[in-house]
Amino acid sequence: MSELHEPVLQWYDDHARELPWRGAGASAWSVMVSEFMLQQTPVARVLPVHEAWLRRWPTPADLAAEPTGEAVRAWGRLGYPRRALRLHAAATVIAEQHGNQVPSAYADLLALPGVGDYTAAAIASFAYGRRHVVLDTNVRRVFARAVQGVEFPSAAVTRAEREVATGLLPDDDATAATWAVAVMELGALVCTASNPRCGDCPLAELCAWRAAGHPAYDGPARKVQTWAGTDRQCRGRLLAALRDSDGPVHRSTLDLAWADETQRTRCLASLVEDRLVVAAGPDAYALP
DNA sequence: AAAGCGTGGGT
DNA sequence: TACCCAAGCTT
Repeated sequence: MSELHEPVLQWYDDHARELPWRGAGASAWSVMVSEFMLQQTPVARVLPVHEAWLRRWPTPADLAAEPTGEAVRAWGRLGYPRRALRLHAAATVIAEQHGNQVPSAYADLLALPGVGDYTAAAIASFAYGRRHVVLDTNVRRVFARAVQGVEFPSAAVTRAEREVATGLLPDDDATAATWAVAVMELGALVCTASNPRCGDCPLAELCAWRAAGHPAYDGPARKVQTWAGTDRQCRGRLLAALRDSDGPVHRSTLDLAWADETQRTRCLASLVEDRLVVAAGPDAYALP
């Protein structure tokens, strides 16, 4: 046992949020849906959509039985709507190849559309209590500070970083699974990217970054996504117009959603290419 | 391996 | 007001 374990586990016991995808009553499917939705989207915005999703589609097969466009529509404004298609595709694989049960093995999870290293480890750990290194942005930041003594982790996961996380993983499955969610929660609530609440941190006395006097980040500039005028914004506008309509949308309506014709045409084509939109006649488009 | 992919709340 | 940034994945 590392000396970091007890303070973090105790803190989690006292401060963990009650979330619908946590706890004994949550199905593995509920956990999986939450993990897809939480990929780059904050908890507060996921909560209502997750609830509606689980009520409408209680199992993977229920979702798989519907057109992909229904998933895109129900995804609402969570952002990155390709995740809705991937969740639908993953549900289809689970329904057809896994007996409608979310797999528990990391390798089976990793093979699903939209599931990468983090999500596979998270589902195996949170839904099934398996022992896995769960490395998300929160965990990486906590370890960067507490262990490595720097404010932020590197852009990409390093070998050393993974070794630190592996070395800190408790030996038994149940404790490892609690540890994983506890470190994540600590990063989400206390060891935040900006304005960390070190006064409330159970690791304050053990934190290398704090011991070093909170040195400022001196690595390469972290990339900031531009937004205004990008294809992402244009695609978002076009897809919103389709979501907001019950049926096919005429080209003239999409023209109103984005003024620049060249960009609008390019983005519409890319949405079709991505299978987020389908042509519905010569001058109309719809959700698939 | 770096860029592309949405959205909205917080500061 | 402009950033910053949030449980990543894919190509």
